[in-house]
Amino acid sequence: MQDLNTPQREAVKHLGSPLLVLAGAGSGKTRVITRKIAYLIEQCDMMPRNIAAVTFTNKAAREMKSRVAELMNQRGSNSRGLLVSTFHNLGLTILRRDFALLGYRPGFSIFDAQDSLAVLRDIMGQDFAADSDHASRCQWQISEWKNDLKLPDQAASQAEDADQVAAAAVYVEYEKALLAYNAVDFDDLITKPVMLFQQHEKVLSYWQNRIRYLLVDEYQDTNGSQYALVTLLVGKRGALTVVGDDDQSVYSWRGARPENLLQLQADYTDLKVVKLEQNYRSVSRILRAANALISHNPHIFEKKLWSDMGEGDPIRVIGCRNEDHEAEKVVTELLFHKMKRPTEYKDYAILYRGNHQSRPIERILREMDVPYFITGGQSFFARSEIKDIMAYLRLVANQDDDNAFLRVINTPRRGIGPKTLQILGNYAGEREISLFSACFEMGLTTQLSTAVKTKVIEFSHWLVDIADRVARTGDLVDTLRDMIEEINYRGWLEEVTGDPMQAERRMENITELLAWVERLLKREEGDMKEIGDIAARLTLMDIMERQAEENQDDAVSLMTLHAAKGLEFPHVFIMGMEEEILPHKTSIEEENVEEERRLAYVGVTRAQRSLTFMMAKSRKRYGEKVSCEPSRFLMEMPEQDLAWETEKTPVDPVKRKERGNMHLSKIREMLK
DNA sequence: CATCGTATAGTTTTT
DNA sequence: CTATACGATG
Repeated sequence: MQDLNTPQREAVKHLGSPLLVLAGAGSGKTRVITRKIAYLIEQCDMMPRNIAAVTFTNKAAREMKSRVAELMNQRGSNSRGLLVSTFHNLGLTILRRDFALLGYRPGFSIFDAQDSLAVLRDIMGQDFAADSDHASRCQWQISEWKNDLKLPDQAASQAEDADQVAAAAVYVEYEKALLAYNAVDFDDLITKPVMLFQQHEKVLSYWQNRIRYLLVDEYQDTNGSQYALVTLLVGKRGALTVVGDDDQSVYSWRGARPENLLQLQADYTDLKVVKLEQNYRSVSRILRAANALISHNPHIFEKKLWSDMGEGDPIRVIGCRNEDHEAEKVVTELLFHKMKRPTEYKDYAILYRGNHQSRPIERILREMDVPYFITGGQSFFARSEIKDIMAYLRLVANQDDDNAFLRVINTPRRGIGPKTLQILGNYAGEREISLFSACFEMGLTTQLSTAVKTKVIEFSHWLVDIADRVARTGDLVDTLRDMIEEINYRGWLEEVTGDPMQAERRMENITELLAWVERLLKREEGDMKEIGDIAARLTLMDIMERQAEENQDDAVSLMTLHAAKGLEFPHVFIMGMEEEILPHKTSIEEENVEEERRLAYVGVTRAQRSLTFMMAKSRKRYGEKVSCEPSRFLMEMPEQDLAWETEKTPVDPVKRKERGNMHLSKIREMLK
């Protein structure tokens, strides 16, 4: 306890009632959560298995788990059985125990956004104008309804316009389809457990008994259904600590409700509020700028960050001609800075509002041989080879998973094309059976040639055999390996990519996937043996991110401001500090500049020692040049803390180019 | 079935 | 401008 400050200690020790910890950026919120867990176990004699800590990201969960384990190990106690997971993983755990009560069958699949969009397109194909945008709007709408715990009939009766009426009709069909496929989507991982709790007293009391203390991280990001899950789990006991910062709420467009912080006060009249205002991350100047910036937003809970980490250098504002110049400049500034100081690449982050802004920066970084790593690209599970093998895994676990079936059936090529699938689909549709089941009955149809029938039937029997082998040998990984061999997946990859090297890389990803299957099988929770559980857990994991992190030991970080939340870097550059970019155009139009301000605040508070804003005078927007104005946020920070470095006189473009190149080659030389 | 060409639409996206 | 998705064509 000695290394905690007074409010931190208060937060750790408070137990009598629900606790809200308003933790400013860099104020040690993770430390409070980990200490509190240790405190509960060591001082209050709670069993680790009766404590749950919930986060939003896998990364946060991983970090928390390891920090608790480390802390406890130091003192010779241990945290075995402690439940640290994401909301979605917790939902899956709850669902896995009692899925049957909701009508699901063993081995149910989890549909990712792509899967569910495919289902929606399928549904809408017949009754609605098949415009692809419409399907994703509908997906978004349904997701919003689920976040609000609205069932299809409620959505229909409360629909506000024609679009919503139409979407509600799709919602009905969508839910039917998911049940038929024995699948849940990501949102269901929260909403279905809530329904379980509401409908089945016994399930609720089981979990209330199991989880006797609940801690929630990044509380400002909870949405309606997550809030319901939390309050149901906590019940009347009120054994709850939530940690959050309303100033860092940047996901309202995704259903996050910062008002949940307030709601808590209404729901628990004995709510205790502790503010953490001492910042251990940034120098004073950066905090002063951050405080000034965020003070332009209205506040329910006032807080003011301070630190004793020194004053720090002025915050620079560097004006550039356009986005290419901006990219060039940020890289040269970074390299100059690195030469002047004993820093490493990993001490730097370049942050931006939209993913597309990374492009020119990446170009320059590659040109200059600067190691960088970029988050927010395609994830491991978005990779086609992983999706393929996952689809096989899902289909083995859940034969009703038509999405998996469709992905797998002609990958690699088995000569079963759209025509055959349509006939198969019609057959299955009429009888309300899965595509996979329909395969077995194909012998009866006259619509298909014997050759095609044979292929379809062969495939289905082969897959049944795979499932049998898994059951018989009990060795999932081995069987999968054989299966991948049997379908000559490597050959298929070589054929598709036309590049043996790339095929090899992709095969390595599959090897990695299998290694993860193995690891999951070995985990001590003995109930993880079922293939469906493995597939479900894998769907929620983020292997690639982890790999990227592990592989890059020294690299500049590139990411969106959203992705930067929760991280810190000694030196931060924020790109595109312009009207219509940092307060984003659509946000200005929708009069939601406050969230943009929080986003800027998140960016500013990532910086420990130095902060540099970049901006461009003009920018290509959809091929058209438009001129840009400095962001209003720059004016909202103390003038004396900002050092503007803008080019007053326009430079001749040819000269500028020459000089730019000179810059680059000079630096390149110096680096050698 | 694959490839090419044209149309279209373009914030953020923890799971 | 450029990524993507879908449709026509070979």
